[in-house]
Amino acid sequence: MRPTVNDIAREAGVSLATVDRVLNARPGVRDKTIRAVNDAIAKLGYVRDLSAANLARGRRYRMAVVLPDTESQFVQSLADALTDAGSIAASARMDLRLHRFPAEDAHALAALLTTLPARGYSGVALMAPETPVLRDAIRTLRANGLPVVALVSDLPNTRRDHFIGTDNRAAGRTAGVLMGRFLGPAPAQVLVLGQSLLARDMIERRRGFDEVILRDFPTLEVLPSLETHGSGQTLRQVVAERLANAPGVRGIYAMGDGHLALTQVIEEMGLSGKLVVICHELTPHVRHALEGGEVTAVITQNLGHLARSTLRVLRAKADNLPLDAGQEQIRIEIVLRENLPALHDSAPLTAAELTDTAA
Amino acid sequence: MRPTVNDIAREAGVSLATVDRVLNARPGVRDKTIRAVNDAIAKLGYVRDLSAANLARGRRYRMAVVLPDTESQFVQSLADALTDAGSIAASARMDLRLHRFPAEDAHALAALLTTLPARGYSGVALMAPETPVLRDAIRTLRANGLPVVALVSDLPNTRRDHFIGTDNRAAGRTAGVLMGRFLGPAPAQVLVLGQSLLARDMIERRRGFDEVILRDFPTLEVLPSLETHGSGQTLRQVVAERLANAPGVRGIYAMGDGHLALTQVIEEMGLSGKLVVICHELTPHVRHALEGGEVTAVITQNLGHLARSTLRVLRAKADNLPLDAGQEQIRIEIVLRENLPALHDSAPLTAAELTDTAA
DNA sequence: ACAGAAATGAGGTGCGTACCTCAAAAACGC
DNA sequence: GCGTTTTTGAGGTACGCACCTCATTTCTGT
Repeated sequence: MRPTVNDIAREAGVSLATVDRVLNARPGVRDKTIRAVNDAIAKLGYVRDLSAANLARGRRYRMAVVLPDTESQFVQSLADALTDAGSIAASARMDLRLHRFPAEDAHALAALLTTLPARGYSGVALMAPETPVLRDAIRTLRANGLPVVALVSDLPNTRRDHFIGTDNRAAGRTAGVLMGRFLGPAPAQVLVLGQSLLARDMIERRRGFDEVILRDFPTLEVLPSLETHGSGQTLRQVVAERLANAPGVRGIYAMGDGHLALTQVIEEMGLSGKLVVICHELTPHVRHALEGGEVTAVITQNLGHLARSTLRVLRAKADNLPLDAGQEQIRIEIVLRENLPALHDSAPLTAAELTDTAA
Repeated sequence: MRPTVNDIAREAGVSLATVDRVLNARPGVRDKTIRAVNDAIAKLGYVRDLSAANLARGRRYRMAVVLPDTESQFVQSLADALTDAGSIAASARMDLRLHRFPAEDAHALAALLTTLPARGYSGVALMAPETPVLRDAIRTLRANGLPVVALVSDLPNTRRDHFIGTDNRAAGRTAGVLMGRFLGPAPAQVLVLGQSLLARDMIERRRGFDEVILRDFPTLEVLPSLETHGSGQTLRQVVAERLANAPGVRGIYAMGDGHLALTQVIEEMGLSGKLVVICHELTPHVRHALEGGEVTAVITQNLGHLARSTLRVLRAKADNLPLDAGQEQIRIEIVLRENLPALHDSAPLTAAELTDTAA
């Protein structure tokens, strides 16, 4: 049998109450006694039973996840992944609530955030562009004791507790190497597309991309970034025009997500497989484009991991516990047609199917 | 407050005992009553509290992980990852025990396996080559009610319950595309190395690799596989000789893991960065070789995920619960110098730092 | 309608921990 | 050595569920 608190008490020659005081860092215990208890813990190899601890604590964690109301497949997939993870976490005393805010309206976002503390939340995960209003709102949240976690795009100048997402500069560098190596030594031009060239993640990706191309692939010429503002219409026009007028273009780097229009143009112009096309985020239609040859490689992050990590981090922060940095790191994944992960329909889970293995 | 079993009983108009019978699939309840209870569960949105359930059940899971006693960094890293995951899972009522067997001795392995049921285990994860003796041993284990999970290398002709690892054929294909695209259209030769050409994973990787090269990169000539038997000595000799005699060799595909000798030869011959070198498994020295340029790309699997997945699967099988296929899928990861994940020292966790978030 | 079988109810115990109260003992300052 | 403060002990309750027993009710078939 595993040792319990009672065994510790006996071994240390103290009462259960004292063991409890030590275990839960309550005041009023002499250092000497604390040491005796810790020695007993070490000697017996005691490990707190979390099932019992959580049960006794009776605490519930209500967490808010705040996403822009963008209709992109990426945000939608992210929302789905979070909902999935949340439904599983429900059996571990967590309630995850999704909130959306108007994508371009920083004030609406701030207004939303300020209502959260009063609504009983104990943590917030947030995907949003950094603005002064947002910085203030985050400061207020943290002053209220709510941990704030940045999602996908970092908010480094706020005092957020943690960032969950990939290193976008490294992601850009990765795109750069792939582009360079796939195109080979012959001179060529590369088109770069981005939704908004002001967003932090776009800027970082572009910087990483350029860094590598300049250093390692001098025969490539990277054309100035084209801004699409998320509009498929604009994207189609711009890309069609450039491809028609610049015969030297052999590669396209799409820095953002949501490339339906892009792959359509490529296919319509009969260029599938003839260009090196690299983009981000493995959404359903990017997946399809990868299979069809319109897209060559995708730089992506595993949204399932990201969602689960979000929950773990929020919870750890709420409990003021340290994190396992290795597990919470979101990797930059490279997906080609050949290593496309099989698609599993994420069947809704029933209560009976849930497990709470800590792993 | 979340609904509890008592709420279900009240809502369904039955007693607690009946709710319990339904929830735990005990016999002696009419279909009509079962339906009434399930309706109440659905209506109230009841979710079983696993902390409480596990506590009440008081069940412990003792799992065996059986690995070859190979001294390769890969197996060592795998063992470490499993130990880590196991120490966390300890607070969720799981004991993970590692066992090693002499790598080439199928009978010793079988002998080890047969002792497990008597030793109170409720599941086995196993990394081993498939042999007739092993097939029998696995059959016996399963007849004893122990779920058996194949690790890293599949055992498809045994009746194992599950396989945890990557699709090696797809991994080989991935290596193939990278090799082909990185080398470009000019004619070239590719050297292929493998520890043992009989191991299933090696065969599958080779098949996938050839498949892609033949189909998509006709200008490449893949030389016959060279067997190294895991000996650094042999590897050095063979590679040095081939590279000296075959000036057309511009790529090397190392199908196995443990490439210290390989990277040394490459460096010694002044070929760092001049060859396209692709290998498997991101072990510490492969990492180093990637940074140094001796290795171009690594096809790998995330051992942390693999270890955690192993625990979840073993536990689910022991409880006869279904799996979340999406979460348990081990992805084929491509690692270049540019997306090399940062190294986090996996600090040993103390009891206080553990959480049991289901996610 | 009746015996026998099947289904259900009532109630209790225990899992390991958190958290509380009140009393008793020990350490402390002067 | 006194009073005061600090530390410790003893004991209880609660968390939500699993699992058990025994009595009682409700269905079967005939």
